[in-house]
Amino acid sequence: MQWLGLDWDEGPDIGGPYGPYRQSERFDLYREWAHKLVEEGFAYEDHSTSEDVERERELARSEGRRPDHRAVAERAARDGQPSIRFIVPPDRTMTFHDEVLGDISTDLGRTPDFVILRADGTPTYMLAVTVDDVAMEISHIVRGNDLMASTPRQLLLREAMGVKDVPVFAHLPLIVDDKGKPLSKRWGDVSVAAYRDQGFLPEAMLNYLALLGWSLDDHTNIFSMDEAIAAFDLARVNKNPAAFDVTKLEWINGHYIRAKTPEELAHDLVPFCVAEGLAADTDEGRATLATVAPLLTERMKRLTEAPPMIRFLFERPAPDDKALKALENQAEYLGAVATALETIEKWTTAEIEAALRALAEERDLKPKKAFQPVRAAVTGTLVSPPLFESLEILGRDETLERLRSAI
RNA sequence: GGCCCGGUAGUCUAGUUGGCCAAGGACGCCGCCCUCUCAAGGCGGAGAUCACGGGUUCGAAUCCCGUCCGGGCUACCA
Repeated sequence: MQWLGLDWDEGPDIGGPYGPYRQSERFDLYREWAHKLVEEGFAYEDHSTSEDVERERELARSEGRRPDHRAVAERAARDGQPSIRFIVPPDRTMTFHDEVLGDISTDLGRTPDFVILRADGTPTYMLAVTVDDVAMEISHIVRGNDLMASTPRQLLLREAMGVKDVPVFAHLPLIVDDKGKPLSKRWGDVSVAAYRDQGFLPEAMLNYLALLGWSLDDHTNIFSMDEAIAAFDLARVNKNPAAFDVTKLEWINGHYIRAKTPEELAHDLVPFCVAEGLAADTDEGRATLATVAPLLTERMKRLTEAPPMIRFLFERPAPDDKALKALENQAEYLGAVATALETIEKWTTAEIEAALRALAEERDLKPKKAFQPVRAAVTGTLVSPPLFESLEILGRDETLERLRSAI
């Protein structure tokens, strides 16, 4: 979250007026509430074993009724620590308003009594979250749609706790994979850090994520966090799940990469180059990065694409297969190229280009025919940043040496 | 099984009060242009019976009913 530039006003790390913020430090509070609810008749102690509960559930399903956990509890043996189960009144319909889904009604006649405190004294999600929401005076509950079905039970708990006011609820659509299965932090490849390591920019990530389930208007794709905040409205959030599409994320990422200054890009690239073994974290390396950055900016969708493109600036490349092929029978020509470059007055892109084009003209070579062998000799590949600029950055001596060693 | 929610092109979406939608934008895809490669950029194109079937209406993606499909909940998971 910090990488994304998202921050929070209260929390275990920075404190705040409603602490403690770690559930394990609030266990006493949960236990107090659970016992209070028992005393007031909203819940009961349950000594049933999990087998008892399981059996009742099966039976209830086969009979088409809701499980009667209370009846089972009354028959259960009395030894051991009990769990505490909350009583769900069967003859009610719970209705609440959701900012994104609208009005939702649930017939509680189908909702079984549920455990709020486990036999080991720890609270279930249902109790903990409700106690916390009340104690911390939470005004807006915005969460994933997967938690929507738990809302009526939480509302019931609030009532039993004697809380009159109801927070604003908003259930956001889930993000799903390309097969439509919900992404989950429990099964997933999905931690933001993974995207950072894959070469995505935080601003691109934020922009893309905002587009999942929401849109600024009918045509804007690129916007800053500030613009999103200014325009955001829960009522315009979509109800249906959205598939995570890395390809579109890449397009957005490319956009933000292009928007960077060479200095910024060079800075961002350092760790990725170092990870690939390039000596980028030195004064010389950083200077090299700063000079190539302008050539890279419009050729990248992810920062991880940079190292392979600029490796030739840091070390002598071993030509790949295609480069090797392009170098066949080019010895004489490459020699002429070297000679032409040798006599250039100033080693600049413009002069390098002029010299190479003149040579191509003289030999009646199409540009592609003329330049690809040079590219292969110098960069070891057929795909690289623009050639003349690359040669300028590489320097005359190194360029000439590579040309000659390719002969 | 029961309860709840959802369903516009491969994908993200516009569409909230029915007519301006024989459905708009974007990613991706295809083609052309530019061009030293790859990109970026420009231009153009294909791609949606608005899940399906009924109904209401002069008129429905938008309202109603049913069906199908997907997901969530139905846990002493969260």
